[in-house]
Amino acid sequence: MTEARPSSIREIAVTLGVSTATVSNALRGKGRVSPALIEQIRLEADRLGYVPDHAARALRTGKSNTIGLLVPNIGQPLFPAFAQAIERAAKQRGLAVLIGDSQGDAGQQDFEIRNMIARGVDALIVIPTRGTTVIQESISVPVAVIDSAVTAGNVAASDHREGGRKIARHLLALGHEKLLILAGPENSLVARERVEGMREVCFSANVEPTLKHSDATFEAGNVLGRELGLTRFTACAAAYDAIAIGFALAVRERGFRIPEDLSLTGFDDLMWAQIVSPPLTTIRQDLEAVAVHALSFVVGETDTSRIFPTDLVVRQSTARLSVPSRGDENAE
Amino acid sequence: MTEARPSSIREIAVTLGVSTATVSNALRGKGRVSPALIEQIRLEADRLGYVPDHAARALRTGKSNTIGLLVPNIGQPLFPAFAQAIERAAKQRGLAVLIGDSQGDAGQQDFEIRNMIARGVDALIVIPTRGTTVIQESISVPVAVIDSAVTAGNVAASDHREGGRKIARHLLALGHEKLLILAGPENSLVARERVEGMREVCFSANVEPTLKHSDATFEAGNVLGRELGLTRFTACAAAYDAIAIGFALAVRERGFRIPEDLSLTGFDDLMWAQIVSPPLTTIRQDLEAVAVHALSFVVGETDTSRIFPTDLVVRQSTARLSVPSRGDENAE
DNA sequence: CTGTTAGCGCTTTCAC
DNA sequence: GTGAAAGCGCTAACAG
Repeated sequence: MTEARPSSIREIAVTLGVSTATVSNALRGKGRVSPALIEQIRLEADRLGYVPDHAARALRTGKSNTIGLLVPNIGQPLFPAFAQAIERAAKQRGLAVLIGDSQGDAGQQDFEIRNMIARGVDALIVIPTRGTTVIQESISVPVAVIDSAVTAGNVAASDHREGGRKIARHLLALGHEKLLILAGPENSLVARERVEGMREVCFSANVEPTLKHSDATFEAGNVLGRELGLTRFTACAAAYDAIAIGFALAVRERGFRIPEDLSLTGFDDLMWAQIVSPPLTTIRQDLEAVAVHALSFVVGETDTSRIFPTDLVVRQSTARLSVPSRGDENAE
Repeated sequence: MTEARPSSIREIAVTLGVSTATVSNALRGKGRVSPALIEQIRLEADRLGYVPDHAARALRTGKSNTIGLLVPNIGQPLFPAFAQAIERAAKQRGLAVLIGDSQGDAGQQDFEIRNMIARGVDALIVIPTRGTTVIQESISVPVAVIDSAVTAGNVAASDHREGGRKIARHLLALGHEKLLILAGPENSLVARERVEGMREVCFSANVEPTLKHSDATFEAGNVLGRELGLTRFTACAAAYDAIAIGFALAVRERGFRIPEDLSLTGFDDLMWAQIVSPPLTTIRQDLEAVAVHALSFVVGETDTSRIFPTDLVVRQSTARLSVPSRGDENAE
């Protein structure tokens, strides 16, 4: 209601009797303008509540100071955390984030990429939907892919494989040799890396784990927990926290105790992992670091891709393999 | 590798020997251009891989076809679901979404609003951070506030109060009269509405519930579940699923059974509510409807604010009050 | 039906 | 140090 139309650089120029070029230069400390004039222009600018017109600047300079972020599904845990980290990093550089959700669909993903470019984003950060590839050669702006070390064109990722190794070593060190791996989706490179890491370690310890694939969801874990024969295993390693948590609930429902009867691990350290019962031993990614690096890459500060270490977070869902014994008053 | 610099409307005009105006008109079905020419221009446009320059169009028309979405904290459940719904609705209208996270901070929120406007968004949808107000008069673009019916300037919201009533009626109908309300943050209007709805119904049934305030988080619920004296209550209604879920885990750890010893309800129907054990009786909001209405409002299709009904989702966390073993028969 | 013309608000040579 | 002028690519009058 208050604003008529926003004031322009010209308005300032006219009221001060200078040229628009000078105003532009003064306001951005660019050209050689006398300190006194700069001050005067600054004052007048505030007085008028001047705000630079973004579209005009973008048209003239060819930069929009906006980046596109494409996630597979913002409704799924972890992606919001990623989005937040990226948004924070972007804000710090004065960049805004245009968000797109490919909704798990390769076609949507392509469409969004094109759309964002048409909208003039300066760069793109994409977390690819499972089983898709981002063909960077066909994209006219810098792209950072965040996925797994083996993904074509990956620029920033956690070391999922080493994370898998850490999990397996942890379980082995606790004496477990009858391992069930809830391996997640077969076509996910991230899941595959995690599982490969686990298996590597198992193999060199002469342990042969059993694999079960499923979606990377709570529900899928729950189904698995209800249906799987469990007596052959003493430990279970899930490729995703969501699977582990769904699994844990179902399994406890059946009367198995975690970790007494079955040790359980997740992967990602979702918010829920630490609060679920028992708190979940899992792998934590450094999302912030990944986000910052991806951004550094697309703004051209670096041209290397990086793989970031992960942390094993030991909580109460894993325990040393115990000789079968009695003794607990835990009614369930 | 392929793109040199994107081709412009002029390039098409020149190669075809027509004017840029005609090309512009043809491409957008705007003016009166002969079908034959339109076809020809279309073809040439594809051939050149023409993509309209967004900044130029925005500068010229004053519309960016972009809306800003401001959420309190995208890391918290429910907001991603909202964001997804809004993004979907926006995409359908050819609008892109610039996302901002106020990180629970009023200052950030103001900053983001200003920033988005400076970036030329056509409209703003804001889910205000707790305890803040959005002074719409000071904003030069249409704003839709999504919060609660009592929020100043609210445009679209779920009927939180009626949701609260539904919960209370459900619990009362099951015979519960010793009620604990986990009321959430004191300064949240949404929480307050939910709780008020519950209390209204209780009062008219001459039931006086006990209130406990806390953050709207899993952790806060967990703490409450560990610390509260519970024997005086037969049912507990939380103002948020997150609180309820955290509470449930802690309380079961103490040996209380849900729903046998204590009925429990949540609010929001997060993904986790249906998978947690036992699945949570809760209230589901129609996020899609809220999102669509907010968007309709900011694009000027409607000028009314709307409050949307919610659904009671009955699952296994609530049960009829079992006949007390100790003497307590206040027959009503 | 189609072309001409005039900018949107800004940055950027290039003169002075 | 400062100003004049030339557009960035597009759309919107208004002519023809």
